[in-house]
Amino acid sequence: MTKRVTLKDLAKATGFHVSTVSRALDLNSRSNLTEEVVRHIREVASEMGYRRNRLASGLRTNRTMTIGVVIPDITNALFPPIVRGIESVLEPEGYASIIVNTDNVPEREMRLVDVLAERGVDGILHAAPMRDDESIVRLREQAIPVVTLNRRMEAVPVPCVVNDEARGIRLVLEHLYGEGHRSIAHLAGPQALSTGNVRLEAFRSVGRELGLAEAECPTVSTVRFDEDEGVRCAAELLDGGVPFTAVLCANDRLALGAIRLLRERGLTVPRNMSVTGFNDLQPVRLIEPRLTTVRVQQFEAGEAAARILLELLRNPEAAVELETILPVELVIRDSVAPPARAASARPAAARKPPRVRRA
Amino acid sequence: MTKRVTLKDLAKATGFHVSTVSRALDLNSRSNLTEEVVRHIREVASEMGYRRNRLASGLRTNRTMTIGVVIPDITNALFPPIVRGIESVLEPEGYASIIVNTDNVPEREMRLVDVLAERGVDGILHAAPMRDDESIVRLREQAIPVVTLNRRMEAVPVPCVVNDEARGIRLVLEHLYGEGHRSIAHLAGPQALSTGNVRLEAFRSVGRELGLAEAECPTVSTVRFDEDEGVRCAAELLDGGVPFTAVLCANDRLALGAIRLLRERGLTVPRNMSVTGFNDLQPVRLIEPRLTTVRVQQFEAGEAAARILLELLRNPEAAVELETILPVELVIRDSVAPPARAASARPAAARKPPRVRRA
DNA sequence: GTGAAAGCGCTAACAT
DNA sequence: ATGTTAGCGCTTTCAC
Repeated sequence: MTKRVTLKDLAKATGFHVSTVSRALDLNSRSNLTEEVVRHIREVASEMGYRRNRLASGLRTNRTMTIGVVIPDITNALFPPIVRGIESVLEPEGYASIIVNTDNVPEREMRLVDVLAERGVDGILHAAPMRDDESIVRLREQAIPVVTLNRRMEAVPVPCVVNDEARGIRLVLEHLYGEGHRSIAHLAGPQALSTGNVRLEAFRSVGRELGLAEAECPTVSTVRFDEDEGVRCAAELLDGGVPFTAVLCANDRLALGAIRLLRERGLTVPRNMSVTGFNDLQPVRLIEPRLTTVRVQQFEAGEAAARILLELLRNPEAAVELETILPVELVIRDSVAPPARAASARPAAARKPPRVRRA
Repeated sequence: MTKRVTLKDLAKATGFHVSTVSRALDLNSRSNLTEEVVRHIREVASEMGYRRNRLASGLRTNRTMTIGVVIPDITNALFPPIVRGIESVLEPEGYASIIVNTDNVPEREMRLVDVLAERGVDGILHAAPMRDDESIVRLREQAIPVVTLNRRMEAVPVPCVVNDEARGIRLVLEHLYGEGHRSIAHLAGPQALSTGNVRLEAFRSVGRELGLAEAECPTVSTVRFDEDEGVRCAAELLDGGVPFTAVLCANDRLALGAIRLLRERGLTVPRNMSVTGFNDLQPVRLIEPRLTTVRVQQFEAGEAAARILLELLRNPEAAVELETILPVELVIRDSVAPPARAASARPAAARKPPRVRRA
């Protein structure tokens, strides 16, 4: 129940002026104080249990040593490692983070970004931007540095740290092709998100390059990146009338949903249908059939983005990397096998143009 | 790049005094201002994009509308739902949360609690207390309200929200007993944590109640609640010389580790050995063999603790529930089967006293 | 019903 | 090398 110790208290206790005390406690301020005095003041401070009031100092200096972390949903296994990666570089520098979950709802995001701005965060690490994100534009108007990670914005040049999505899709699509698949469906992610969009584009362009017939590679875009959407849209693909032997899913959770639906329909993965994911989420690694997927660097993405933000914090004009692309890696496990019957052997009559939905 | 709008700016723009503007913007202050004036000021405020500076107001009022959330590790699937539960009650009330990860390292926890205190959090939700936690004692000295959840402290009366651990252990042990097991090992959690400790105590007392011979129910305490420790200590149990037909694990992650080790040793779950968990972590539900475990309420624990803290924030003298015990539920799945051969049929010569390790 | 003024705890420009 | 002073943006007591 002790009242909090302030600089004034330390001043009284040591006989020095508050400003002297302030200087003595300031690590980097190379204000010329006697070693002697500094030591003494620090000693008393720690004895009395002094802890700097960051509100007051922040009010004065305009730096709160607090940053905002915007994510879609901490419950999604993709994000906790990212958060720890961020923390691993920011915490040693004295920063704390306020984490908010947007659930990918723009109005919510807008409100939460205000919550952060009100609290004077020095910068924001944004892992939940929409391709076209109003709130980030507003942030820049307020001169709050932002770095996006995991996803990127378009048009506005905000530094971002992303995975090499295109290469990931290429690796997995080439792998499927190599196993003999020629009719491959794509369970695409939300098109309002760069991850969903870029992966779909890559699927199309790599498909063309491999000479896959677009009419034999149906795609459906989901509304969310989750299991339920995986179930729903996998059903849509199966019912679409275009036969295929493999489903390339835009992420692991969609793949999990797809596998669940396939099982319900009596199909076995990979015997009757090959399925691939994206992200290589840690908990998914333990599930059968072990998913062939693309590993992305979660912790490292957090680290990289935090480092860039740190640079920007030190110098807002710093010429930071505008686009950091993290390498990805194909992880081959058990959810892909050669097609039972080559799709091209099917009667042409069964073919219809693919149904494409945009979110 | 616009400078931030302050009350002073609004005062200038509306022709009123800052204090009037402040009052007009204060929701609950029923200071008698003309409806007219209030409306006008609010209008201008929103037009000019005013956002209250919480540093300044916090400095004045000693309330930051920010709370600290202390967890062991956000990467552990137990905690994200708890965090969302907390958020679900605090966010509508205008609170933001600073989340810190202690990794169950006391020095780290101590430092992080300081990080929170420096930033003037109004209260702390602590999901990572040690049974004997210094940092929480310090917090109380500073008159910062604390509610623990998931785990509890001993001795000091800090309000806590916990699961009905004892009942969970009872349910699962009775279930094993009912399936015919008489020689049951316990892979106990860290004894420095209430969860580890209470579950072990319950295991012993329910075991006695059921008439299980202690010499036939070996226990080992792990150092952490994770898979690697599950592997390590399951090996220790198997090599301990006391035969058993089931392993009751103190949580799901230990159970996962135990299952992995059993598999390595050529044992099949549940044919050769039954295994149970605790928590019913969402990602574990998808893993084979589907784990028989105890479901705890994660989101609800977060909610409950946040509500109690809220009460304390409104009135530090409020007579809040000191101990909220959330009900648990046995979830029977596929990791338990009757023992292949009754343990009691084994030669008594093979029996040695159990090896018990305390963390 | 509105204005004036003080001050939360700190830092930094300016004195000495 | 240390002290003085002003003020960050806000709330709140007191005055009118």
